[in-house]
Amino acid sequence: MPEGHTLFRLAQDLTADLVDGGAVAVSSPQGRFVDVATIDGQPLRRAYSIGKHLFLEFGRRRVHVHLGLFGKWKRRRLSTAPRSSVRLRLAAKRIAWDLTGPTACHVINDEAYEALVARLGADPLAKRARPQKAFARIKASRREIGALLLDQSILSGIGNVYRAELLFLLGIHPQTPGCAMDDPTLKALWTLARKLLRRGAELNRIVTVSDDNAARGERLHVYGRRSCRICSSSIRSMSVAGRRIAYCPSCQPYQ
DNA sequence: ATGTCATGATAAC
DNA sequence: TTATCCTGACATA
Repeated sequence: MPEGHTLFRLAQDLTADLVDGGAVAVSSPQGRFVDVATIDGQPLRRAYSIGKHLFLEFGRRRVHVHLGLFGKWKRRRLSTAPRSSVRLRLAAKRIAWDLTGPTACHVINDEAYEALVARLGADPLAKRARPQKAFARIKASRREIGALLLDQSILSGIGNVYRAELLFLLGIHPQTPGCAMDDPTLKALWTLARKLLRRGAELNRIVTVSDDNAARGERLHVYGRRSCRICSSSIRSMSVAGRRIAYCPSCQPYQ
């Protein structure tokens, strides 16, 4: 689940349920969120995401959550007892949000927060994101575009599914070096990333096919597929930056 | 009951 | 590059 769209949507949903809703009851059934006492009973002032990071502001404290690969938030009725793996439960009124399996969940101080944000690249979901620096870094790099897209210090929020879908839709081979990308291509990449992640946040899932095809239950072009929906070639996969990426050898020729 | 895999990131080699 | 952390769903036995 968790690429940038997931965190953006989560921030919206947590805001709707908990911000301006008075005191939030904070607990850690699992016991591994150690800062319960400093947060419990305070109102949630703001919830927002940057890339794949989620930030929750309680008073002057800020909680940093990163879901990693397995992390999940689930919205429950307050009457539902949390399972023992719940790292963090936020509850107000009749609603509880349960967090399990995060890579990070802790109070973060201003200094660490600033350092973290400083090493995140432009987020396609941010209102006034300026991708110029990302473009410059991509153009200056000989690394593969498939690796650059996963580098959160260049662009933040794109994960393994979006990188595969973006490269497919733009007809770019995953191993194309960043320095081979021209400005129109990078602009198209950014525009498409914004569009797809925005749609992902709206639908709360990644959908890259047309509305018509989505209505038939389809969602993706290459990720997890066996044959290309455009040319029916066999989809291939390779490892780029340590993760598998699917691509169509015919729609995404090298060079 | 056990094994496998996953939309992530980092530390260590 | 590999190892490691984080969990749960699903397949296989």
